[in-house]
Amino acid sequence: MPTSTWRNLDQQRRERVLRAAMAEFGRHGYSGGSLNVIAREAGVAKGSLFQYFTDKREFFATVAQETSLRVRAEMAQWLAGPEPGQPFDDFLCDALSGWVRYFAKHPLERAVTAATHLERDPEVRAAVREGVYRVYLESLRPLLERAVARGDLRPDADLDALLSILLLVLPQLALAPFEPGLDPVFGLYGRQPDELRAVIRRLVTALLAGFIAR
Amino acid sequence: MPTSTWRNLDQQRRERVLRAAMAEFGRHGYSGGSLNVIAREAGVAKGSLFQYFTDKREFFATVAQETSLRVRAEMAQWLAGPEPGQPFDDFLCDALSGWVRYFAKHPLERAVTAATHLERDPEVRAAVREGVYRVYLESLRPLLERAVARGDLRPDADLDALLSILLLVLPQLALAPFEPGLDPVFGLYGRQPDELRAVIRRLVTALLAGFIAR
DNA sequence: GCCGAATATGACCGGGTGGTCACAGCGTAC
DNA sequence: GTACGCTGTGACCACCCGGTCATATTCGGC
Repeated sequence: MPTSTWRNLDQQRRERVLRAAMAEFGRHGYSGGSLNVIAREAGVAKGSLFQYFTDKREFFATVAQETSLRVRAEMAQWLAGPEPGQPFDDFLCDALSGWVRYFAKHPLERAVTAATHLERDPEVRAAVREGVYRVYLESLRPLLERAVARGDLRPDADLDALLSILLLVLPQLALAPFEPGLDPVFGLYGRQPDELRAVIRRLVTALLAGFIAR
Repeated sequence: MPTSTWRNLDQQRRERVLRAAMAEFGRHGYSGGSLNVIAREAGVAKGSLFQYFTDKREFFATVAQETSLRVRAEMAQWLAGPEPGQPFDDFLCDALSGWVRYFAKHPLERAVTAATHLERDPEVRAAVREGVYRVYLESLRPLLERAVARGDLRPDADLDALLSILLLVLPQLALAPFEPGLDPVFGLYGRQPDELRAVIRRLVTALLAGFIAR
């Protein structure tokens, strides 16, 4: 969707623009993000942005997609499923802890994730989330299906219900420890890693209670 | 927090301002909502808004809290808990179905709920959600505690974990059937009431599996 | 060295923003 | 009847927005 000028752009320049855009859209979301600020931070004229993308929305969509690709690449290690002999709930705790740790270490990707999940404009949100959800579901559903086949989860488990709740919990865990006002029950904001792990264990226990094979 | 002028305001005028604000903030969220538009729609001078509230943020916070109070008032019938002899999962299905039906009938309250839950600015979000969450938690936690006392839920149930997930599911059910791009698993957007009920049943079954007393 | 195409630039445009303030209108007390 | 205090008003302020475009700069082929 971006112009050929963007695709052929000098690597360093493209990375500067991308990082500035992730930071600005991450801070203020799509509609609140300022192209003036992005151009200034990237050390680039505003007019250049309109030679790379036809308009602001395409620019944001590109930034969001690029970000989701980076996240998926980094989480690939967990998508294989539990190691042989590892209980499924232990595995899920590990994976979610890794998930939280990733976003702790990558504030830029976390901010863009927040912007993606907190977008108000229905069209923008639908367009941007579509790609993100496809990436998650393509990985998560097979993971759960393999768990059923292996006997880790009950054969009659309602995987859609579990997936549905997981898709709510994942962004919550990615954001709540680092942004205020998201979790009034556990108060995840600003918690230490070991405290987060304890909460994750409680959530996983509650979540999987009806799914783990006995 | 609003000024005494607002509290003493003529009933009709206050309601006009409130409805216009709910519609505008509902459409475009806090930062995107225009005070000019609200004033015009309410048939009121913009200057008047600043005699009722000190600034835009206080205005939005008041609108959000007032909305949550109306929602809770409407849901009061469910907050008493299950009727004698009614299984707890049946009760929760009924309550959530009522919840969805309420937002189907009240697009203004639904839009404000969306704006509240999709706000990007951390300070605004924290301030606004604080009031909203307090309203919900004040009702939900006692409801679950009574369920434990009555023997509907297991005595060792992790109520915080359940509450935490419930606070994710509630806005999801309030919004996903009516706004696109929120539910990629069940595809709730645009579904009929009976289909929604079936999904709710599946979610409740999965959610309560580890909590219902046997 | 030179030319044409591609790219970079930033002043500029129309329009919208939250917030202010000098003034108008009105009801009431005396 | 008039002075006063509260409320309503909208033109106005400084500022910022996404997007444009004439011009400057760069670069590859010859």
